[in-house]
Amino acid sequence: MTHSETRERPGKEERLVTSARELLHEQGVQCTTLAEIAEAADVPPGNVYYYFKTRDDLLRAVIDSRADNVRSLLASLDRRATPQARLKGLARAWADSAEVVAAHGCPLGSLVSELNKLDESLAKDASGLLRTLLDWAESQFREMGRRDAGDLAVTFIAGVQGAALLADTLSDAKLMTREARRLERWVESLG
Amino acid sequence: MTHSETRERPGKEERLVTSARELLHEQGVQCTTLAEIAEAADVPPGNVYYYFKTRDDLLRAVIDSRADNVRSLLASLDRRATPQARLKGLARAWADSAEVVAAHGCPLGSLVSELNKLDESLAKDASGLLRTLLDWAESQFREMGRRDAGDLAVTFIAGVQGAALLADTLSDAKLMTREARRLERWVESLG
DNA sequence: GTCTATATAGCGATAGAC
DNA sequence: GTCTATCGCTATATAGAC
Repeated sequence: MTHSETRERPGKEERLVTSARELLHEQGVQCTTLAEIAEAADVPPGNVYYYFKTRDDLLRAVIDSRADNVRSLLASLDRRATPQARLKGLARAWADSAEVVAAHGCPLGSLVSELNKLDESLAKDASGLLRTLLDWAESQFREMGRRDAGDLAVTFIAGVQGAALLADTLSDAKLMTREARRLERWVESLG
Repeated sequence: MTHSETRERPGKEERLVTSARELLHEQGVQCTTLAEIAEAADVPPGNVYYYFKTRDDLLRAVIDSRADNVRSLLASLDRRATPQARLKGLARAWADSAEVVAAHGCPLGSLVSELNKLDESLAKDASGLLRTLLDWAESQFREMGRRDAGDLAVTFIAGVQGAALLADTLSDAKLMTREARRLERWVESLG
């Protein structure tokens, strides 16, 4: 970090990651060029390589940034009193972002899905995003005294991700909110 | 069709669509080049354009081919006696292809997901694949006397698609079979 | 009708000027 | 440390030979 960054707008590296995050979500990984990312970040095109050695390095930085978001979301949910309340809060997070999900897909699911085909190494990194969610959900179900906590976590996250795919495909935000609400009721019914 | 196609292997156009189907599923839409498709179909590279005016035209042919598969699968399930048996048969179809799904994703879901980002026009065409499944499932739930047939159809197809994404991401075929079996029991419990 | 050679364009990446 | 000019590659698509 240089001396001036504390008072001005974020540094170029941070701006590149932020722009890349948004564009990858809106346009997909393969459709987004370094030139577009650089322009959105207001950084000269060829200059990207000063901050990231390769395009994949920038993609990895985006994955890390998403991972930070997931961790901080889960950390905020951990403050809730009961595992049911925590799980319902997670479902609510998707309901709250239904419009974005219907427009561009789940930021996590669509990224992972695309990388699964694109690059084995990046896919492995990105799989951690879903794994973190699954592990956290499993912990909550276990705290509820469920022996089948792992299966319940899969059902929960799969329900959210499948609904996100359908909402995106049909451009139907309400589909996402309805399914998220149903999952909240389902969690309640297990209590 | 020429005079010789009846006795020999499928014509070049058909071979191109078949090869494209497989490669698009295994490698994704964007990672698969026309040259690869042509080579797999044993057709000279530049010659693809004699059969398909553009790359998108070939992609559309693949979508149509997938749509035919979906329709014939649903037609075969329609022969079963009860809507429960039909829905369970649909879930079983994914359980039976769990290995392929864990290796390359759901052939329908991953295609639709990728096209959602890639091209609006193709995405619209491909969305029909999921729409057909949803409409058919809704009919079955309605025949079971459920007022919320549309919501149940969403839950059902979302569950399958979400599980396919997780199975692909974690390379875990058993995850797909477990979740498909759970959906079968769920359908049974609604009867 | 069938196929080859090539045009065109856009991307990631690099070398080196400032 | 910052940026520009450009290289090399690959993909779609076309023009035209056979």
